[in-house]
Amino acid sequence: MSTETPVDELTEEDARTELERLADLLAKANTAYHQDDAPEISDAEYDRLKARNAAIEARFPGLKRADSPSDQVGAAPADGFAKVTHAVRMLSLSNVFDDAEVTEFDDRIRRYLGLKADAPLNYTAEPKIDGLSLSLRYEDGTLVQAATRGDGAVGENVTANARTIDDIPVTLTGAPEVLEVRGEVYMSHADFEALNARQTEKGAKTFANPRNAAAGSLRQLDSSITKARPLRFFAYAWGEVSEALADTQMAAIERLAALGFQTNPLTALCDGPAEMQAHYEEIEQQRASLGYDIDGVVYKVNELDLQRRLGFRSTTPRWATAHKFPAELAWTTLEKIEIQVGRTGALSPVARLTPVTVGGVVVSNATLHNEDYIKGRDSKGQEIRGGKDIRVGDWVQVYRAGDVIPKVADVDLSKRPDGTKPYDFPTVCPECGSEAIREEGDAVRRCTGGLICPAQAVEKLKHFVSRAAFDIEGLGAKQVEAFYQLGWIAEPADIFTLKARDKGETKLLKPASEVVASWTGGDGEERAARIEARRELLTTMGVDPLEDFEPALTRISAKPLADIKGWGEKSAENLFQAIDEKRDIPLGRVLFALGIRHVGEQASTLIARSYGRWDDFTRAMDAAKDCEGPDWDNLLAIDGVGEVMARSLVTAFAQDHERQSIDRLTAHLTIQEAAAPATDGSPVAGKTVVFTGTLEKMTRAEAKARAEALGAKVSGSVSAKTDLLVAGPGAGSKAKKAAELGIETIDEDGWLELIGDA
DNA sequence: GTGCCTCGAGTTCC
DNA sequence: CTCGAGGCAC
Repeated sequence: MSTETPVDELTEEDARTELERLADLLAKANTAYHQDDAPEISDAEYDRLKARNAAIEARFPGLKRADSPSDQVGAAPADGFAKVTHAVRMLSLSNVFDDAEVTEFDDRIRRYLGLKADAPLNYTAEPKIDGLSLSLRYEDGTLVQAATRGDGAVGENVTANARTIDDIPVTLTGAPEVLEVRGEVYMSHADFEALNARQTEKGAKTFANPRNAAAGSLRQLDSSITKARPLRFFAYAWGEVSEALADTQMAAIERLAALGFQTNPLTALCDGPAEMQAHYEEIEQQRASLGYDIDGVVYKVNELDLQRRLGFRSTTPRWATAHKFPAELAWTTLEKIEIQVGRTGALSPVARLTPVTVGGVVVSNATLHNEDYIKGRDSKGQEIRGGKDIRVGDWVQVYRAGDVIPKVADVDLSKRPDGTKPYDFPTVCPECGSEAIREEGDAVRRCTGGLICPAQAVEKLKHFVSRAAFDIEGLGAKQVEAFYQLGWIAEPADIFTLKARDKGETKLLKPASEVVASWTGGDGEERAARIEARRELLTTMGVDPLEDFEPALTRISAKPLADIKGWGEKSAENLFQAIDEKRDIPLGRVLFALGIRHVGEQASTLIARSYGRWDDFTRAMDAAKDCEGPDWDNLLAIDGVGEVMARSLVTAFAQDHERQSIDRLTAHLTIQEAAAPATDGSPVAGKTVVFTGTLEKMTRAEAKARAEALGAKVSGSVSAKTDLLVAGPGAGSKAKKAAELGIETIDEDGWLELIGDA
């Protein structure tokens, strides 16, 4: 291994070979360790190989493999599916619900592309199959991998199961060298009924609907079970392809059909919103007789060139949308209203309902949004549902938004029983007794307890270990909750001392369980009394809640993890290893994990890229704490960061208790420096570009998106920081200012040539 | 100041 | 998945 070339000196070709070698080595090491329980290389060597892999990927992002070891937290557990990183993300679709929104969709696309209202623009329209999406990867015409959607970026490898589905060809003739076919796995009504009949016969549990049956069948670990289940597949899209399938969506679908895939016969070409709407109605009429479930119609811009120009928003393509059928409605009794407390302290009312079937699923909980929704007002004080307030005991209408999230939609006043009272929304946190207040213009009421509120503390911890944050294998929401209740972890830093405490390497000081139990234990009257007492303490006696909280900071585990039910020595060991793996972590993830209000995943990435290093970042936060000065201005200058977010950030770092908690955490971490995305060979990476005047070959939005994809920052006004001005005809003051400042100015063609799109 | 467009936060059930 | 609101362009 001593002959390894330093990462900096690798050529692209070397890197490719090296990544392949590392993927292979690490996969073998994983199998040996996890499945055979016989490690072949030392942990240190394993970590070194993994780090080298990551370093090469960072330098050559384009070479990152679909099976990259950096995306795999250990190998597939022997009892699950391996993770697969999609070469091209599997996205979801935006939705429209009526005629007017179909027209809006068309308008938006025309505006983005700069097309006049009468310019021709075609769309495909096809039924939206209610199943689960699957990505099939063919190399040299052979099915090599089938992966579920997962979160869109990483799915599960279900290749063995996909091979048993008749509609999925195992080999293709005349296909591109690399072809990822995407489509929907589903089960027909007839097959679903028959399967449930067989299940009943066997005394096995039946499925609630065809979708669940299909999902359950595809995720069988034993593919012989999948083989016995009559799954089907419609192809409707593609991921990575080594050569273009066609010029249009329609022709691409026809090509997939020619390759041997089933494509939906109701796929049609429409010349605009009117035809789209007509086809939607046609499909809606046939819905009941199709023999399989559909939940709407999907529209896609037909020209693939236009699709490419339109591109993507963060989770959906701009060039497609789903026109959903109206949601199924059901009526039931509202038995109770409960209040949940979220990470930011938001009090959310949840309706407990007499269970009712809505769209094939039994619903017993539904969201009531917020205080005003219950009162029958929206956030602007406008009446909703005719201003009807919702009361416990009411007969309410429920639907599943997007066929997923249950919501209370309406209330039938004629069925209101006698003696109901308007719901009294709590002004005190039901979890910790702190005051719950509503800020001016805010729709939500929030608990002011901060970390002394057990609900907020737990939710913050859950957020900390969530997928986009620390993503610690084996430490999910459930474990965090349990560990919190046990008093083992009360803040993120505690996660990283678990191992030492578990091994008795640090001394037991005071079990936080005592402190925590005093907040969370008990129920009914006892709990109510305790909360009341606590509220008294906090509000009238002027006790500093943080002093009250202090003893919890000396929390420690009272007994080894292995003594707890369900935690063997091996699982404890695995957990500690998973935690150790995350001590080395990218800056953006740390920022997001802190759960600072208004600072989400995207913002964290942008901020991390802007500051690069943790120390530089905290120094800037300190210097900007009074919301003024150059560091404050720099913060606001970050694209996507406004005053609200900036204030939230600096306040979090300026508050003693919060800062101390953060410092305790970072003492356990090696925070990786963040770099701007390596836009290999991009001539405009890191440059600030301003567009002015009339652009003739692309719209402003398009130009901005394209420039940003190439690593440029697009600004609206010319300043000393501007690197390049792209001026079309009619450019005025900006061009003049650029000339004064001596900033390079080019025209639209010059720009296209520069970025290689001429 | 107004009107997009995104992101952030909260949500259920399997 | 949806709603509300932050950020930014017009």
